[in-house]
Amino acid sequence: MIDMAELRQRFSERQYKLTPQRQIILQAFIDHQDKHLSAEDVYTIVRKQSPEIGLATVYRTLELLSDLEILQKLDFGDGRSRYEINETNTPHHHHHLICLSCGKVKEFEDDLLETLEAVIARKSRFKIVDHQVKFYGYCRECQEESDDP
Amino acid sequence: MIDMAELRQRFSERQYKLTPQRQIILQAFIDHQDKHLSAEDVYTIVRKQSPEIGLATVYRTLELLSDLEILQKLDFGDGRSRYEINETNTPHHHHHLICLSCGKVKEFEDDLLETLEAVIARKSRFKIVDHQVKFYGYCRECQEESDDP
DNA sequence: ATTAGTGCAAAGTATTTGCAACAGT
DNA sequence: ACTGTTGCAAATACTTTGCACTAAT
Repeated sequence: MIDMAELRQRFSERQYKLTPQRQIILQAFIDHQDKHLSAEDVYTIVRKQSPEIGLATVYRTLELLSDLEILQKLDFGDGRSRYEINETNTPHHHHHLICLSCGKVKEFEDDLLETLEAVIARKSRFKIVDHQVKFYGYCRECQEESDDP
Repeated sequence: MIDMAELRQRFSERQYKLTPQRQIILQAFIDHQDKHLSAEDVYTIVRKQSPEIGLATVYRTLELLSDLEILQKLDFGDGRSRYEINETNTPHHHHHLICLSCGKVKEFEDDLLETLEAVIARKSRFKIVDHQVKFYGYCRECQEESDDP
């Protein structure tokens, strides 16, 4: 899914370099596909291999990777930005289900939003290029817990 | 739409007081129904009538009003939280269309999301209580501008 | 040589908190 | 009196920036 050669290509097209630091940061996302990592999360992971890396570098790399649309920036309202690999190639989108009780974030595959995007584009003349959908509620586990007396 | 008597009721139920400061802050939202005000925005507006008010009070009030579900907290990714009056009573939801070029935020009325919520609830056993949907794209004006040579 | 990239420390911005004073019941 | 509320200042949390140094072409 992530092709380093193709990435290096995408970097050099815009005269960016795929430095060791940037590779290691990317690797962190590859090793944690299902997670939504914050800058601090990435910093912690990455320092295991590269203890001299700076937090500013992490922030700058995350911004760069978002600009290159390799990562997608997310916001779950916990005061920090989170990132995940942007699978633009795959046609199915996923939404995030955020549990108000335990804070966990689950993914939900769906492409009903495509329909909605089309409706909006037609009615509002807005040219939509991306969307972000968050559902807030209670996950199964937390529902079961609150059922107990 | 906003009934002060009903509000005072909702406050006192939980032994909160509808203080002058809180009323003035609420009034700011009533006077700017179509806007998405940040804490700083509210602070600026409110100081015209009440110059001695503190920014911390604004923050605390916004949090309280969100807890009481009188306001809804929004996030447009510009680094600050924004708020709008939460029209829970009205059945139609609206989504936000964020222009990537000029940054303006438009509203779009729709309730197709209800369908999606039902699907998710069934498939994932997640009990959904709220959602937030953002569409990113280019507004009509900015599209027209970029058409020009 | 030139230009991009890095680490560190400092600065910036948004938000929260501790606390003494205050207000309403 | 009691308890919630306020304003101020200080603290915190996340992120960005200035700068000298390094690495890669």
